[in-house]
Amino acid sequence: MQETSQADQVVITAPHRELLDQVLDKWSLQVLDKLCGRPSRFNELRREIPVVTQKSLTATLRRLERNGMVERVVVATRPIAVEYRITPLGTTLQDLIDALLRWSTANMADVERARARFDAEA
Amino acid sequence: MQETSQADQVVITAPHRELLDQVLDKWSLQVLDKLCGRPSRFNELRREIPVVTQKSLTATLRRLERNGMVERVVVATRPIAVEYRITPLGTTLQDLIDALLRWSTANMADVERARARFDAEA
DNA sequence: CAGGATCCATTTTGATACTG
DNA sequence: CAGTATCAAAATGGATCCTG
Repeated sequence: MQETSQADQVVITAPHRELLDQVLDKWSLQVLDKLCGRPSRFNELRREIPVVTQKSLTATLRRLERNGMVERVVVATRPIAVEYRITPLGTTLQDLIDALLRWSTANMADVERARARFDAEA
Repeated sequence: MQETSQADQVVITAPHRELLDQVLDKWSLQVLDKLCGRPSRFNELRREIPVVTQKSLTATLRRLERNGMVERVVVATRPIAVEYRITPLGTTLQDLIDALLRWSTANMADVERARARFDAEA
């Protein structure tokens, strides 16, 4: 086992920055988090993620689909049903998202103290 | 050793989403990545991060400072010198950022294939 | 149900100029 | 050097209406 916590000259180039931006933004994080649990329908996601508009949710799902993170499955019923599910590529992100949430949970108190201190100065 | 890859009912609440948004956005990721390596001056960061405007860099540094991720050290020379350095709280993010970069590096090829496929349909 | 199209308000960003 | 101030431009977000 080698140490992997040091950045072995990993650099944030434009393509990496762009990908992370498209996958870690406000809505994508929440959509991926939901879909890692189980597949969901469009309006189901809309109800569970407060409070995303249909426009933003559509845009987010399209971008995640384009990047290969989610799959759009159309069921030809009447009316139409569309299921969104995480892809194998998308699941590679799951541990990272969990790690981000754990980090946020573990450090939220410190962050709030820092904010209070900062706001008290001014 | 317990498994930690499953989300033990960790949920993205508004405060967590807000914090992650403020710390993982386009410019913050790059600033933190630089500062994890070594402290830097304002214009140094500006030169190394292509291509951030002075306005966006100022806003990013202020926000990171407010959240306790970076420290702003003013050296009273003439002209003034300001050094930004990562805080202990900020370093807790380092492994996560490294992990994000490694994920991006490892999966970029698959992502590009997915994009090509998506764009080819239309 | 799952969106597409449109219009408008609010944010965010960019470019420039200026300052202690 | 390390910013602040200002104005214009561009991206984003919300609200509403419409459709297969």
